Amino acid sequence: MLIQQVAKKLKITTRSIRHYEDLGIIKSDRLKNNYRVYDTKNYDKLKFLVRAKNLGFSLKECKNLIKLFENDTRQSASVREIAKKKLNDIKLQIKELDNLRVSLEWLVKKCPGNEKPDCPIIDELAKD
Amino acid sequence: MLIQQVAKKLKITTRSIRHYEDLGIIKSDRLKNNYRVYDTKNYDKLKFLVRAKNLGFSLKECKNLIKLFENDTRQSASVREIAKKKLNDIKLQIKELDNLRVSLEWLVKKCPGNEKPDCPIIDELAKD
DNA sequence: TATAAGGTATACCCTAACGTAAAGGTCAAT
DNA sequence: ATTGACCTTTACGTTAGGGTATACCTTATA
Repeated sequence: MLIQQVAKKLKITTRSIRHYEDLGIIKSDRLKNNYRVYDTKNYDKLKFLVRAKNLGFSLKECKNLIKLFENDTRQSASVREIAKKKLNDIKLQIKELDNLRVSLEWLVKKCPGNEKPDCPIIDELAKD
Repeated sequence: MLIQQVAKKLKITTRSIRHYEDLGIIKSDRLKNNYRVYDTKNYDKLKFLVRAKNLGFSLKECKNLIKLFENDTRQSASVREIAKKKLNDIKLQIKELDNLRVSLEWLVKKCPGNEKPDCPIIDELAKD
């Protein structure tokens, strides 16, 4: 498969694919005219990467997951640890965002939103 | 106040303060030796900025909020609109993160996390 | 056969919000 | 006079690509 076809199938841009290759995460073979071609192995590796990304892993983390994916002597504990850490990160992010949500919800509720300048949101940010 | 003291009071780094100045969001006066000094007005403006940041607004959004803060003929509707948009953004982010959380939680639960290579997380990412 | 359209290549600049040096000036105290 | 703790500016690194420019390759049509 050529790059455009791969991109379409995985619903990403060709730019992303080339970027992943630049970072050394995936590889491609080349035709005589230097076009990238993807065999099953390289395609599957990229597919794995895209799925991991969609689960919230950074490219660096994806790289490590791919290493484990390709390592037959891996220990599932290593994989679980990475996933658990990411899970904790995400839980923390959610907590922080939820605090912001509560604060903003309160401010938006209190603000009249009319043509006058008086605004509890501004007051809150400027207070003391 | 000198920059370090301001940074300590607002619990941010001097780097951030200089960065905000580089972006033209805040200003500072200078001593003869070129050190930055902050009078009440500049300090309060920075404090406003820090609070807005802590509420999740980007520097660009903070800049707009400061403009409204300093505009006596503002309409509270303008402020409310910015806050409401941010609130929606945050709600959306939370939703997306929560989907990831559910997926990861399920995978982490299914993975034995032992010394053997078999791992449902890897299987899930590599399937098809 | 010439030309236009469209896919492909490399390569450089841009984003957000700073972190992290590098290299040097200033100030108070020892 | 020297140390150490401030301060200054300049500038590259970070994340995950997007955008744009330039140029080559391939194919279809006039």
